[in-house]
Amino acid sequence: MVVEQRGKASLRDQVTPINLRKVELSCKACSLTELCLPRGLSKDEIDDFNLGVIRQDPIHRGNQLFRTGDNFRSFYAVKSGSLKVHINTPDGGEQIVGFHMAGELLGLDGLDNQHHTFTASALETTSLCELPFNIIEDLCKRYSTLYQELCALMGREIAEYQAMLLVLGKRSAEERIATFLLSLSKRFNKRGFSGNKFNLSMSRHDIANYLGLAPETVSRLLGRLHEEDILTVERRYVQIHDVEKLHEIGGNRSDNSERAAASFAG
Amino acid sequence: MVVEQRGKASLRDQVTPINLRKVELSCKACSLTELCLPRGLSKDEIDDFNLGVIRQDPIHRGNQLFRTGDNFRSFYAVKSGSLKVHINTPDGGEQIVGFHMAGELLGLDGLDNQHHTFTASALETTSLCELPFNIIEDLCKRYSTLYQELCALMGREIAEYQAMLLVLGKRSAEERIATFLLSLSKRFNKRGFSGNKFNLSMSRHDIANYLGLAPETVSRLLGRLHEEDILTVERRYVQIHDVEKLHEIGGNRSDNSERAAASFAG
DNA sequence: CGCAGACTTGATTACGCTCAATTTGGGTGG
DNA sequence: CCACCCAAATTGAGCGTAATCAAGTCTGCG
Repeated sequence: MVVEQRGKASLRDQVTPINLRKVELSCKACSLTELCLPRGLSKDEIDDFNLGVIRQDPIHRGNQLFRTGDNFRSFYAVKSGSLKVHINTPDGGEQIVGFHMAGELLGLDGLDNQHHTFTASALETTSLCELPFNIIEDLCKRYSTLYQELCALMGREIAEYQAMLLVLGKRSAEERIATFLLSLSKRFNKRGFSGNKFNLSMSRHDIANYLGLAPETVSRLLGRLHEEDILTVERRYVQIHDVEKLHEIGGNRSDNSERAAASFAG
Repeated sequence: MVVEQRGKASLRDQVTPINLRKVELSCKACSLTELCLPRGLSKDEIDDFNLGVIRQDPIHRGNQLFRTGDNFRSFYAVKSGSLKVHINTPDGGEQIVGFHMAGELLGLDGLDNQHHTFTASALETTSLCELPFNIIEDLCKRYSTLYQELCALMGREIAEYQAMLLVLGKRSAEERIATFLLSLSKRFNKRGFSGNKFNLSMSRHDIANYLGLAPETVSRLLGRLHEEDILTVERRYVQIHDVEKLHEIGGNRSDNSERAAASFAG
């Protein structure tokens, strides 16, 4: 068996107690307000929201924020860094169901039965805000904007998973890679970073796992995209040169089940 | 729950306006109360809830409940029958992202941006309750039980999609079919029907589309399971003989290091 | 009775996995 | 500073699963 997860990883995977020491930084001052949950609240309302937020010291690569089965207490907003969300199987394997970058919320998977379905592990040094659910719940009753925002957020999460279903169900390996890179690019863009040049915080192994491919395939296809001058990959550093072509490759090709050829008639 | 389908598909696929004539049936009298949104409400609260529900005449096979881009107004609870939720691509193709059976809610995909991401089409004659979102929203403020139920529902939907990601990302064709059948079986069971004998309301084509396979593969694998006496398939009628073995095939195999556990849905 | 659509079955092809051998780069210690 | 080690990534060869292409069968219905 393979299990290269072992080794150093087994040490990193240990849970470290989260340090709850407050860091001096208010929601109002946070650069991610526009992306985060309090989006749409008035200044006073944000102050109110702010009181409920627990700010944590950064967690380091491999540390776990919560694990499958943990009691669900809080959402978490990523301030910086990134995490992967996954299931660990008893035998040491894992299945990654998503990555969360700065400005993104996680922990919604606990809403179902008050326990987390998944495990969240930091891919790099990562800062988070903890948003206790009981507080969010209270605030929702007072501020319907917040309630709507939360609903929208869940709706968006659902829509994203459904989109991913599409990718995994119908797309070729090359299309998956392209779609994945475009998704990252878009997300980096959204929070003010370059969408054309960025570092992948996850390994090829993680990408492959997430996309339902073998790591070798990921490597090969990245190589091919590089050869075709669509992008440049140097280890974790990616530069996208031809977004258009990448879009074409990963893009919204009609599915193959209906053999209907795309009509030119508008 | 038999409802054989017949008629001409080309005619059936047309959209018919939904008839909103109220049918005399209260939530309290409904056999699905225990599965539906008002679950957990007191009798009086259910009465209150009941007032907001719009009951519709059944819709027929191929009719669409809502379409991609439609304004989001309501959730829908399936009273009987079933629907598929899918995206239509411009050229006539489609991607199915889920099936909804009696006792299940749909329409959550509209929460994101007040428009439906997906189209919902009846697979057979199907009765529904419409739950206008603004009314649900109001009720949520008054009855925190309902609010929690709604959150749990969304959480469950998210968890289900994530589970499906797993299936599509990592499972072989045979594992997908087995998992699919088991999921149906479980859902039939949950609402009091036999989980061992049931009719598929969807075509092989739909199953294939949903599972990311070719229709031929679905057919072949069902045939194989039949040969191996694990089940009997006669067109749409399925009898499962050996649930255990089916579980083995689709389920949590531990002999393969990277295979992840698929069904954890409680 | 014959047609249409859904389904099944068979033959062939190809995409991506597996196995295996290197290469690269980061980290560590001499 | 270099040698060494280990993990991550790349590259190559061969294979297997499921898609594709192509008949052929079954069923309901006009």
